[in-house]
Amino acid sequence: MSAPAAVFSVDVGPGQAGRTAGEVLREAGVRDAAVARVGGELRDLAYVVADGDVVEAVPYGSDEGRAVLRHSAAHVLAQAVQELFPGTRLGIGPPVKDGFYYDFAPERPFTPDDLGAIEKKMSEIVRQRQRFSRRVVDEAQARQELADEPFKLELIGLKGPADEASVEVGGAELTMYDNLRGDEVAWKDLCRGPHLPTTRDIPAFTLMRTAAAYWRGDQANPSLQRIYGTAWESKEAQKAHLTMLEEAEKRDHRRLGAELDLFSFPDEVGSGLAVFHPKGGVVRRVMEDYSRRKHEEAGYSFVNTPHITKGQLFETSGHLQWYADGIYPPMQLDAAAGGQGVDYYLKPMNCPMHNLIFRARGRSYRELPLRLFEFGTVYRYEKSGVVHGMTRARGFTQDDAHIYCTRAQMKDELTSLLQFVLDLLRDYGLDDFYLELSTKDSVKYVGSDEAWEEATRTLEEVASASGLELVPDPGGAAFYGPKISVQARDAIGRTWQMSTIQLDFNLPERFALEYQAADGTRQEPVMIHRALFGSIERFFAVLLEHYAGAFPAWLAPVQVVGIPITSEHDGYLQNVAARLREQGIRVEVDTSDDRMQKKIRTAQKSKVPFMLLAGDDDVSKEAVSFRLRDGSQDNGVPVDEAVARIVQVVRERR
RNA sequence: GCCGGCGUGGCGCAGCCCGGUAGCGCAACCGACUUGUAAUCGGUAGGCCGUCGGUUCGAAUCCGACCGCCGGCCCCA
Repeated sequence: MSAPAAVFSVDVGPGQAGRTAGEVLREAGVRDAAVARVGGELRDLAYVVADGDVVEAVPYGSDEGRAVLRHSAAHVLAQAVQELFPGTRLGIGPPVKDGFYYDFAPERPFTPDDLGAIEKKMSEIVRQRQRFSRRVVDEAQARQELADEPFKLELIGLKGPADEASVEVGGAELTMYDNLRGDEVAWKDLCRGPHLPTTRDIPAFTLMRTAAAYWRGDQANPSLQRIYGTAWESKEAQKAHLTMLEEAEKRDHRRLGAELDLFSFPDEVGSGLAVFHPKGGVVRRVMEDYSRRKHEEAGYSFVNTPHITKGQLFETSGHLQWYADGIYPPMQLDAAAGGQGVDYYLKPMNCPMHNLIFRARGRSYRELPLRLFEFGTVYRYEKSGVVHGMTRARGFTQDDAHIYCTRAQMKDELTSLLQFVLDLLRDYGLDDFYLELSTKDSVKYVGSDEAWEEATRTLEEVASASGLELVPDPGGAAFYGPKISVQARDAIGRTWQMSTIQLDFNLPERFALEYQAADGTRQEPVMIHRALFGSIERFFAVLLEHYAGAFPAWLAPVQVVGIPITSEHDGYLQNVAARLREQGIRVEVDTSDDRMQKKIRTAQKSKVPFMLLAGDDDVSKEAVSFRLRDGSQDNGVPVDEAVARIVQVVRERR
């Protein structure tokens, strides 16, 4: 993200000891330093250096520099809030990705209007050029100074490895930062630092939004009011960030879904439950068709399973014990006759059903690896506050497969699987990936250590062999096995978790899965869960945002729109359209009463890849004129050639 | 689930603070126009103001509950 020009480092020589890090850097000609690194530690520029120290500049635009300036901005925020709303208690205020926040316990929640007033007050504080001044205190002193700040007192008590408190009390000693307006202490906060020299040194900041957050992230704790802001090393950098956010908003799949008439979430159906309109339906079908074809080629067997099941199945799998919260409440059947009745559940996962297919008869080592694939629709009772368009729905369809293989086959299977996954994602237009390897939690796990070790090592080898960046996620595995997940970056640099490849040491045992080996013994198969899209809905949303609605021609709901110059040319274009339709192209001719210019605008807004225009000039030459989405034109193209050109682009999935 | 914001024709919004017969743009429909690369003109129709309840002579407007959406938090098997 950041690109510091160069790292300046200065050796402190005789005669320089006793000066500040800032002075040393300035004398060396360094201008861009938010803070300094001295002996490996980040320090205020006011830090007094010693003979032999090496002082390194930390530029504003570096990740560390940004974190410092954002943290300083958070202090200014807290100061502004306490000036405007005396009696507001402080939580914590760390820098985060792209900004900062500060948590408060105000006497009443903040309103959007408050945000403007707070921002104005912050600007005042910035203009006053208040100095951030560090001071070491002992615990008794800190407790006395913070007697009115119960949350801060709690942090002093923690002062250990508590992560979320690290910006306040992370160091070996307790420190306070005073904001000095001249000699007067305008405000102070318990803080590890470091900070910019003065409030005036914050180059650009703005407040974003308010939100609620639990104290120390725990639902059992009081709820605080959080204010989010962003701050950058320059006005330009901030502007670029805000522009990116606007762009993200424009390509929000919920917005594009409505604008392009792809899908909707009718209130009458329920929260988190999408319906696909004809245009969205086409895109979805094409996505599925291609995936099916690739799965066929890769040796998958296609299965189908019901949406509901008796509870017994999820007793066996364990889902009812562990994940009851995520399952829709049961429908009780057959209770009227006075019997106990039977509970039926909507399935939250497909794997138990697939296990039943595996177990339906004796299995031989000769049929392994057995790969069972299904576009399986599942329902999960997501909490009302987390439902989010198509990326977090309550009903969705997974491109789900379960692979049963021997331990000896595991490595080859995982290797080809990862390749399969990446190739397929690339076919849909995503090409910037990294992998995440989630490994065993130290306490929550089933299966033998030896099995975990072998599986983890295998996953790691397979992942490394792919040549992609591999990010470790220690302790991130589900209790039943380690996994690799594929993260993809989209067109505007956001990352999405796409595919997961997960080993399972739990279900084969719970379902007593076995196959007969060559030596006649019965063995437990290795089970691999894998989904490439994750869910079709979510993948749809990711692609929609990635392409900002302008799907490549092979996926576009309408691939070609014919635009007659006058209504006299309708018939001519209908004939051209018929020829395209014969080739399987999705084409429409706009024969509405609108003028040609308006039709172009309409087609442009619906992001159709090809517009074909025809007027007298084209008709006389047996030709059409192209207009593409980027506004470029290619006029007078013979109809035969135009058809061939479009067909080729679609066939090549461009 | 928690905190805050919001809910007005298909979509985007105004009206709400200061109760008194619901308005604009786009889309739709009808008509005229027949025009070479992002909005032709004119007309028509469409809303029990999310739902239920309360206050009031009278509620889109004030109050409450519920449903839904948005932003975060927690969660994401």
